[in-house]
Amino acid sequence: MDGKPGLRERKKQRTHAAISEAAITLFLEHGFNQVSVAQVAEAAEVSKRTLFAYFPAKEDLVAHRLADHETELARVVKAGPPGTAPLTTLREHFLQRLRERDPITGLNDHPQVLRLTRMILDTPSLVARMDRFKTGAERALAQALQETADTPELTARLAAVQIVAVQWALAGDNAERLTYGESADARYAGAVADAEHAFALLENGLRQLTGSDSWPSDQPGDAGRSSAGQSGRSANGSAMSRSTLR
Amino acid sequence: MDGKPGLRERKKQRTHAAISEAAITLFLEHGFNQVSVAQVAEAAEVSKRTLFAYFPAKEDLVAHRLADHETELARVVKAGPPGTAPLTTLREHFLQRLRERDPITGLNDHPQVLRLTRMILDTPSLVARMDRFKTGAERALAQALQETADTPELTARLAAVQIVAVQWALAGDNAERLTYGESADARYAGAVADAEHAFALLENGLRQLTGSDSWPSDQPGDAGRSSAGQSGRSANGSAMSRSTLR
DNA sequence: GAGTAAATGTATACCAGGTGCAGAAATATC
DNA sequence: GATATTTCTGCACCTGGTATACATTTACTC
Repeated sequence: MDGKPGLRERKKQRTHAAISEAAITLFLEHGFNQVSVAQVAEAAEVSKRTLFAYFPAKEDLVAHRLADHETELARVVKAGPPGTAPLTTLREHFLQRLRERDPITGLNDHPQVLRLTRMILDTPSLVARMDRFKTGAERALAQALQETADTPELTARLAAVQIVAVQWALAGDNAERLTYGESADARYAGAVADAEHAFALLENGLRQLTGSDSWPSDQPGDAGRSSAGQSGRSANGSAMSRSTLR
Repeated sequence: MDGKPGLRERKKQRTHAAISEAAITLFLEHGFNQVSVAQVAEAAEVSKRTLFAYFPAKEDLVAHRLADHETELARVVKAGPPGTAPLTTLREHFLQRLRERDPITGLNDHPQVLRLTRMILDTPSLVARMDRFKTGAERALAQALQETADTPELTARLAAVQIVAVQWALAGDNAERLTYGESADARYAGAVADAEHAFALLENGLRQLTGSDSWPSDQPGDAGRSSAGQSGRSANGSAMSRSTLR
C-alpha cells in the first residue's frame, strides 16, 4: 500500500500548505484580527468556501501547526521504558525539548517563532484554541497513564490535568521572558532549573506550601534541592544534578 | 455614602436582570446556539445594541452568573486562618461546597441547574468561556498564595494551576455522573472521597505513579490513607478521617 | 420646577466569520 | 474517451458584534 499518494491527494496537500502559508505570512505581517479569511483565501488563490473546507475555523489556520502536540505527552508515556515512573519519562522528555529549543516549551527565540508565539498569546480566540488543545492533551494523557501504569481512572485524570497545567505554565513563563528580550540561551539554565523544580513539586506534592514556616526540603529520596531559580532573570548557572530519577 | 443607589442605577440593575433572565430562559428552552442575541434582546424588550452594552459577548449572558467564582479560591486563601496550610483551607472549603451542593462542584441535581450545567458543557464557546475563568482563577490564586504563604512566584503559579485544574476535574466528574442519572445525595459520599483523594494527591505528589509497583502509601505524616473511591460509581461509604490536616 | 449636561437607549447600516446550495471543473475509473 | 465521483466556486444568507448618528431619559443646578 501507499505506493502513490495519487494526484488528487497531492493536490490537496499542496492546497492545504498554500493556504496555511498564506495565512501565517499575512497574520505575522498584519496581525491575526487585522486579516480577514477572505484576504487569506485570495492570497492563497482559493475561494473562501474552499478555505473553510480545509480549516474548520479561522483559528485553525494557526492552530493546526500545533496539533501534534495534543497527543505528544500521551505518546511519550506510552513509548516510555516500562518500569520507569511516567513522571520521570515526562520530565526527561520536557528537558529534552528544552535542549532542542522546541517552540512548545516557549524557549525558542527565532524571530519568526517569537512573533508567532506573541501573536497567539495576545489573541484571545487563539488562546481559547490553545485551551482546547490542553483539554485534549489532558484526556489523552489520562488514558495513557491509565493504560501503562494502570493507574485508577480518577487518579489518572487528576495526574494528567496537573501535569499538563504545569508544563503549559512553564512554557508560558519561558515565552514571557523571551518576549522581554531574554535570549533562549541565556534563559536555558533557568528554564531547566524551573522545570526540575516544577517536576519535583509534582512528584513530592505541595506539602511544602505550609502556612508560615518555610519548606522542609529534606524529603527521603530528594537530594535536598535548594530553592531552584525562580526569582527574576538571573540564571543560576548550570543545571543541578537530577535527583528524583527514581 | 450609598444611602441610595439612585434611580439610574436601579434601572440599570433591573435591565441587567431582565436581559439575563430572558437569555437563560430562552437558552434553557431552545439551546444556546439555537437562540440569537436578537431574540434575547427582543424578549427582554431592549435593543440589540443595549444588550451588548450590558454583556460584552453572547457567552457572558450565561457566564456572568459564575463570575464570582473566578476569585473565590483566592479569597478563601486570603481569608483562611493564618498558620494553616493553604491547601488545608482549600480542601475544607471544597468539602463545605460539596455539603452545600454548590453547583460549582457539579454536585447539584436541581433540574434547572442540571440543564444549565449540561448546556454549558455541551457548548464549545461556553466551555471556552469557562476556560477563561479558569485562567483568571489561576492568576488570582497564585497571587493569593504568594501573599499569604509567601511562596516564591513560580512555585505559587505552579501550585495554583494544579489546584485549579484538580478542582475543575472533580467538578466535571461530579457533573458527568449526575447527568448519567445519579442523584446528588447518592453521589455525595463518593464525591467527598474523591475530593479527599485528590487533595491528598496534591499534597503528597504523584510519587505514587511509579511504573509497576503499586504505591507505597506510608508517608511520614500521612496517616496511611488507602486508595479512596475512584473506580466506577460505588460510593465507598463514609468519608474517612482527615489525615493531612497539618 | 425649568433648563441643561451627561448618560443611556434606539435605529440603521455595516463588517467578518461561517454555512447551504447549485452548478462548474477536475480527477478517477472503466 | 465516457461516466461517476470529488472537489472547487460563486452566491446568497445568517449571526455576532461594532460604528454612527440621533432620541430619550436622568441628574444636577439655579
